[in-house]
Amino acid sequence: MTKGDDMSSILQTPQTVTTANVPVRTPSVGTGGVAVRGQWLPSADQIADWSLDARIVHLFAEIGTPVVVPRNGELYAEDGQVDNLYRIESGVIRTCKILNDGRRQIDGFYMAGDIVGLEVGRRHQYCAEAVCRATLRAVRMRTVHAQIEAGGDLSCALWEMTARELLRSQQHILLLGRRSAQERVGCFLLALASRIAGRNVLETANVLFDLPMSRQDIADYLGLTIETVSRTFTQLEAMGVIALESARTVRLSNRAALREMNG
Amino acid sequence: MTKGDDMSSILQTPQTVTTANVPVRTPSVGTGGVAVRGQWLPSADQIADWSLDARIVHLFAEIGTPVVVPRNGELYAEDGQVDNLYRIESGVIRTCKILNDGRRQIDGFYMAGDIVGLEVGRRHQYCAEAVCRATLRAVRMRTVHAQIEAGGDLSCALWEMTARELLRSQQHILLLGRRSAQERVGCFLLALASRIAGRNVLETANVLFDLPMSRQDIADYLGLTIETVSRTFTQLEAMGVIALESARTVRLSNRAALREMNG
DNA sequence: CGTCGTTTTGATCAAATTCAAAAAGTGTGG
DNA sequence: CCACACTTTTTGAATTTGATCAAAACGACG
Repeated sequence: MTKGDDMSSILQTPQTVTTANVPVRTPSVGTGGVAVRGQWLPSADQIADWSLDARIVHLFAEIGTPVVVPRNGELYAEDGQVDNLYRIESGVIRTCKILNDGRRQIDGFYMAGDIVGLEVGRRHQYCAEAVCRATLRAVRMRTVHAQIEAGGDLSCALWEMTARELLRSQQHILLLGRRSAQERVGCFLLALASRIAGRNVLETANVLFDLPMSRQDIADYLGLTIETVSRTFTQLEAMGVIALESARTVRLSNRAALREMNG
Repeated sequence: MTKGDDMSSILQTPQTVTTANVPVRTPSVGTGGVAVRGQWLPSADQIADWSLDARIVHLFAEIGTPVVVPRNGELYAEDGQVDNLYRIESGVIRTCKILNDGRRQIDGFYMAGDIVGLEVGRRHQYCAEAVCRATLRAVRMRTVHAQIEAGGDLSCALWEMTARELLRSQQHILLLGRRSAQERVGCFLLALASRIAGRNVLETANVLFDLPMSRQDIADYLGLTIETVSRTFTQLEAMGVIALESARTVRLSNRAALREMNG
């Protein structure tokens, strides 16, 4: 692993509030429970600014209004007015663009603790939908902007969030531009596992986790077709790299092989 | 054109200093001449903050130290320390990632007036090289950070720059994930033309412009091979969409067709 | 148990890659 | 100015990867 690695940024890293890995989040997807501290340590390479994170988390907890989006429901539309910033409490959100002939490209999947809807322009550049029923908290953008004006260097935190999104996008570009179907699926599974199961799990025993999204969603994220994704799962299973307990339940049996795919 | 359009953001828009189209830049690539005002109007959809732009341009003009990078020379390496922010005065810079087996993905091309090297983390996530001899001005990141601390809401400008990069990346993801070779090349040419010749030219007569980069660079940007890029140029020429005065000189003969490719 | 949506598998097809070589450009030195 | 070496671009033929079309298997749910 020398170049082009850092799988973790392909999907959301454990937290997206700033470049520091934020220690406040719900324990697992779907519980919507109380935030738990200290699950990840900020890497030395990242700017740690806990007070800002705490402030953002606090902002949503205090003045955020609850929003519930049903499975496949739309949080906001492409070209829609940017008026809220959301923090996910449970469930999974996908952001995507759709070409006028129906081709769809999923930009990213967002999970509990992640912030979605952050954009600088006035209109959303992509739409956001729920992969599965999601609960969120919304804060008006004008409130956020007011906070910025009020001097607290919240803008710095927003910048870092945007920068993190940019890193993720750049990894995605490399994946889509230069990786084979097998590598794409491998990278995706490894990144998703570290997001769902926690980074620490990657060093321990075989990880077992559920895929919250359909094969179609995975295909549209990886720039493949649903059939190719399905076949690739089968191939990886035949190679002994993964084991499919069910279509939506994956065990990573050979993480070394997966990490190798990262090139 | 309803969704997934805005070709212009695939490559650099005329200016990347903020979301506003900045009116200060050199007249054309390679001259390194004096900046000219008022070439583009900021679109209504973008946040115009001229004073910030002006401040950034001024910063580079006043305290920036000149840097010259020869053709194919490296401005900075992937994983290299982030210590400077650069503004291009002439020439073209590419940013790219390289997989350990040599596969390369170009993230973007940057031209006169663009800012390169902006990253939030401590280490560069990609390398930057000169497509052709480039002259730049460098400002130390610590100076930039000092400016931020000093209260001027420069961080807001940096945020907007990062956000603009993010938009570009998202367009690139759609291109790599869901577009055919022909569409990729078409989108690329249209975007490059509007970047080089100016947005206004897109509404007027047939645009004629030079490609500063090789077929290999284009291939690595579009996630294709050099042969496919070459064949696609030939196809587009046969279709009457473009005309190749020489390998590096392109005329867009049918911009409607190109714009249609944008879906 | 039957229906509906999702996933898998099979057969065929097409787009893009690979390997190979020719053609066109560029620059250098005689 | 031409000859030569070298790089870039184009073209051709064969191959491969992933897409498409079609249908079967599977799972959830009323």
